[in-house]
Amino acid sequence: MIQSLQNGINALMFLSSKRSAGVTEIAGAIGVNKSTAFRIMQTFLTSNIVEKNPETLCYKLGPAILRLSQQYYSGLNAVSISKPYMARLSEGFGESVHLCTLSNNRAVVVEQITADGRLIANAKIGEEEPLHCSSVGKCLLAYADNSRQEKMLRETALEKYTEKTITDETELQRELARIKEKGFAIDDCELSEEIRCIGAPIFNNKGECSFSIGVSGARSRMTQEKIYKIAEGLKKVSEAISSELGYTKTK
Amino acid sequence: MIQSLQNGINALMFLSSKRSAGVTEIAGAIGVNKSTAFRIMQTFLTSNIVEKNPETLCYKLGPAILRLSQQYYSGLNAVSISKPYMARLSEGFGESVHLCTLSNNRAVVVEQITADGRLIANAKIGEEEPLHCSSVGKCLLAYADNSRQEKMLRETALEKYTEKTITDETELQRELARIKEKGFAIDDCELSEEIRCIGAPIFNNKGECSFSIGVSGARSRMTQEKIYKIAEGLKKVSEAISSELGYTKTK
DNA sequence: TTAAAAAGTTGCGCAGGGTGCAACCGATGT
DNA sequence: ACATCGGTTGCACCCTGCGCAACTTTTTAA
Repeated sequence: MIQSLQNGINALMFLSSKRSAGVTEIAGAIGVNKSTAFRIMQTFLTSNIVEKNPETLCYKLGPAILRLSQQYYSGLNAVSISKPYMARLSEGFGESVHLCTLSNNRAVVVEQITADGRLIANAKIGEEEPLHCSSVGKCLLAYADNSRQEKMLRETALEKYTEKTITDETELQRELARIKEKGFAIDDCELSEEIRCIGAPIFNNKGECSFSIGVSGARSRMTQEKIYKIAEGLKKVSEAISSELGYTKTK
Repeated sequence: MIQSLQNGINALMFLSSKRSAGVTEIAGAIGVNKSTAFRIMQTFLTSNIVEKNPETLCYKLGPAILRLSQQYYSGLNAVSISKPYMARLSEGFGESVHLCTLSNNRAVVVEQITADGRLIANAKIGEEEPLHCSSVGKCLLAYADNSRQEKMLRETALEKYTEKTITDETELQRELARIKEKGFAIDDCELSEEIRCIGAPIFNNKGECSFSIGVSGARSRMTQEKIYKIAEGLKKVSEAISSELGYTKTK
C-alpha cells in the first residue's frame, strides 16, 4: 500500500462527493496537512485529473477522469447494445431499469434508465449492490460457473438488510436453483424494505453471464401480476441482448 | 509534484490506453521497477480504481473510476438536455454531433453522437480540441467574456494543423467577430485536412457560453449548401438547449 | 481604513516510506 | 525435468513526501 497514492485517491473520492473544495477542506477530510493537500492537487492538476477555478481557488474533478472512465465504459459494449432495450422497458412499465456487471463480489450498476414519477427506484451509476439480496446480483451469482460461484459465496457475508434478506447459505442455494429454473430472479424487498425488483441474466458469446438487467419499483406498485408481466418482458429483452452479444443457446 | 502519485496517474493513463496489462508491462511503460508497479496496483485495487483478473493476473480500470467520472459528468446536466437534440441533428444530417465545454484552454468533448456510415467524423469523449481551429472551440472563444478571452488567447499558441489553420492573432480576432455576427462558426478543414465542421454556442442561465455544439463530417459531403442547412438547424437547436438551461436573451 | 482572521503557497529539515534489488514462487512450454 | 518468464515478497538504503512554520493573499469585521 503506497500511502501518498492512497492520499491522492482519498482526495479524489472526497472531491467526487463534494463537487468542489479548497485545499484546507480537502486536507481536513483526508487527514493530512494542507501543504500536502496542496501538493496532491498540484500533481493532479498537471494531468487534468482535477481542475482549479482560478477565482475561488477551488478544485473539482477534471476532464481526464472522464477520459479514463470512457475506456472502462467502452469496454462494456453491452451497455450501448442494452440501452435502447432498457429505455423501452422503462417506458413500458414506468419503472427504472438497471444494467449490472460483476466486480469484486458485488453487482456494479453500469447503466441506468430512471423512470419518470414521484417515487421511483434510483441508483447511481458505479454503485455497488450485494449479490445475495438484489435481483441483478442473484442472477449474476446463479449463472456464474461453479468454481466462481463457490468463491463468491465463500467471500460474501450474507449480510441482513431487511426481514426478507436471505442470510442462510443453503436457503440461498435453493433460491439460486429456483432462479435458474425460472430464468429470472426476484428481489422481494430483500435489500430495501420498499423496493421490489426483477432481474434477468445476459449472456455473452462465450456463454458466460457477464451482465444482468433489472427492473425496480416501489413495493406498492409491484404487484404479483405486474411482476410476472415484467418478468416476461425482461426475459425477452435479456435474450435479445444476449443474442446481440453473440450468445447462442447450445443446449 | 508528488512522484509516487504521478507514477500512479501514469499507470492509470497507460491502463486506459491498453485496456489491460500485467505488472511487468506497466512497469516498463511508466519506467519503474515491477515491484513498484505491483504496489501501485495493490493500492488502486483496494479502492476498486483498477480490478485484477485473477486468472490472467492482468489489471484493468475498475468501477470506481466510473463512479468518479459520474460526478464530473452529472455536473454537466447540459449533457442530458442536449442528447436528444444531438441525436435528432445526427439523424437529420447523417453526420456526427459533438457537445463541448471549456477546460484548460481546450474544448473538451463531453458527449458525442456518432453517425452511421463508412466515413464519419469521430472523437472520443474526454478528448480535447484546440480553441483556434475547431468550430466548437472558436465558438467557446468567441463568446467568452473579454477578460477570459484575452487570457485564453494569451495562453494559447496558434499552432498550425493544416494549410487553412488561422495562426495570426488579428486574423483570428476578425474570425471571432464574424462568428458573433453570424451566430455560428465554421471549421473549414482547419484542424484536419478532411473534415469540415459547424459549431454553435450554448448559453446557460447566467448568459455565459458554457458549451458549444458542433456537426462534423467529411469535407466532400460538406458542401456550401449543406453547411448552411446545418448551420440553420444548429442555431435552432442551440437556442432550444440554451433556453432549457434557463437562458433568456436580454438584448 | 485598519486590523485580524482565514485560506493558499513556499522553504526547510527530518524520518518515514517508497524504491530497486534480488530472491522466491508458480505457471508455461520445450 | 529443466528453463524461462511473470508475479510476489523481504530487505536495506536513501530519496522524497510530510508537517511545521513563515509568508502571502484574500476576506471579514470592527
